Amino acid sequence: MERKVRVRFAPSPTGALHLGGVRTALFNYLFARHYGGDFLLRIEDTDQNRYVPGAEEYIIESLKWCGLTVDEGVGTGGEYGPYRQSERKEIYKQYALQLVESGNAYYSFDTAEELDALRKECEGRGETFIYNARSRSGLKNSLNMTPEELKALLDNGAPYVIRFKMPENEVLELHDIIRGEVHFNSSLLDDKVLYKSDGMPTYHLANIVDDHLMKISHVIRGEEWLPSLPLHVLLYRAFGWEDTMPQFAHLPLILKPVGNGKLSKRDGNKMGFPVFPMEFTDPETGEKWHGYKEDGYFPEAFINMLALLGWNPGTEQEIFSLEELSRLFSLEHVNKSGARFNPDKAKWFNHKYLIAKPDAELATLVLEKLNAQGMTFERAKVERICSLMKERYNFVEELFQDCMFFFSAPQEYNEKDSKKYWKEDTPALMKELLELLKSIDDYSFANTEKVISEWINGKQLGFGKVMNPFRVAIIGSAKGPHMFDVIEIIGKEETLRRMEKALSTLK
RNA sequence: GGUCAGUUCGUCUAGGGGUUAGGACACAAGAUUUUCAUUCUUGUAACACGGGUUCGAUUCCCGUACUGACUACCA
Repeated sequence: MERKVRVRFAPSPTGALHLGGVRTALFNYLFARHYGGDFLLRIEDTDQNRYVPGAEEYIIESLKWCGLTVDEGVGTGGEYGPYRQSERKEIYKQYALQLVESGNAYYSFDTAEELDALRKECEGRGETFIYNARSRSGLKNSLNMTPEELKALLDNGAPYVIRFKMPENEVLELHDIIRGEVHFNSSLLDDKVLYKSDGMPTYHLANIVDDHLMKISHVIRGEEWLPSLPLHVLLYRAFGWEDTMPQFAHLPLILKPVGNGKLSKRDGNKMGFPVFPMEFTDPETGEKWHGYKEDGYFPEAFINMLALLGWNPGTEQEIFSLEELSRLFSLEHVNKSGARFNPDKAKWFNHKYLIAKPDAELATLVLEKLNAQGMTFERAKVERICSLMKERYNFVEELFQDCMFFFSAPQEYNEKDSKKYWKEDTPALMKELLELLKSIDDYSFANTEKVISEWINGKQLGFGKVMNPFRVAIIGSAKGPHMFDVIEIIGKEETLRRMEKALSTLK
């Protein structure tokens, strides 16, 4: 009997959502869409110390920008709410107590300092301290107390945590969709804290309780969670929820472009590429981080790039819409190994999407930028410029900057280019060309090409001899599209004006 | 240190007991071009190592090395 697919993205609001987080969200989203299931957003804000104001809004905005529509959860609502763990506090307490009653958990009164000291001591002897069957009999917990002692402590309001009672020497054979069978021995695991002394659950408890209550069918999360898989499975067992336990899939990590380790938010500002979908300012430090959005990436390109980081369609196709990805996505094609992030390829994806954009759409973006500078230009011509120029660029901003010469006459002439192409005999030649240009009325590409070509051929000159200085005069440098295109777009009046200016400026 | 994962061109990856080990990014060269780009063509470049199993292993098994994650009253 197949269950309805329900997956969740469950970030903790401790800052901006980084690349890895967005990819986890994306894979969950694609999985849900592929099977016609639900994609939930749950906010795991059980750590009050690490809570960053604005982070939750940032997460919601980012998912929205990426086009990952949330079906249920924070910001959307749904029948399994609330979806913010801090608002579910009471629920967790009840379940923690249930585990104590069933003998799967116990009260522990050891302070963090005492345990730290114990850890240090063991380390000194070259051993590892584990709070489990081997050591718990010597520690301050309810397993070593009479019911009266426990009650007294609790009544006095002594701070306590609730720990999971890890079974001894049990080999767990667990299944991960991506990795296959994974084995663990429970004796090496410790009695994890489930319920903290501040009255909040830890991730482990809240996660299992919520996934169960929210009827999650598949848990798709980062590889860093693989070590806690046995604990989680044991929790399902302790609660008696094994029958409806979700299936697990642990995603490979995203690694730094160079050097060792997983990608961190530090890498972005250091190496000049964003690690966050959108700009983020740390409210505490005021530190500002670049975002893909503000850096000029299209969300479709960003998502496409992310999808291929750790997943492949099994074919050689590389460009996919979100719909195609949803159709094609499967966990079977997710890699096991970590993927080094490649900023160059991210740009290439944007380039592909830029080229594929309709000229009308690009023109709108260019016009916006132009208007922002208090300038304007004929829309049809901007569209023409876009179609002429877009193949050269990765970003709209680059295109815009490079096309400024269409919108306004050059303020200066590139020194290298004018030196190279503006020779002694050039002014005379350009004056002649100017006269010719004055005599032409039809500035269409076809016509200017015909008239000017005839003139050049008649003079027995190479095209470059004329076109290069002409280009420098009109554009200010030796780059750009065909000159016949340029003068058609800027028109006769502007062409003549720029020629005259060049003739009077350039020596 | 311990536990658990992972390892195919520089990078992302396809593949999988017999292949000229395929593609993409990057890089290089050539062609086209009025410039700069684009485009096109071509090229350089990989199965971590050692043992098995097998007629045959990059592919399966075992070790080693390396890399990573985890090892908190953080998620």
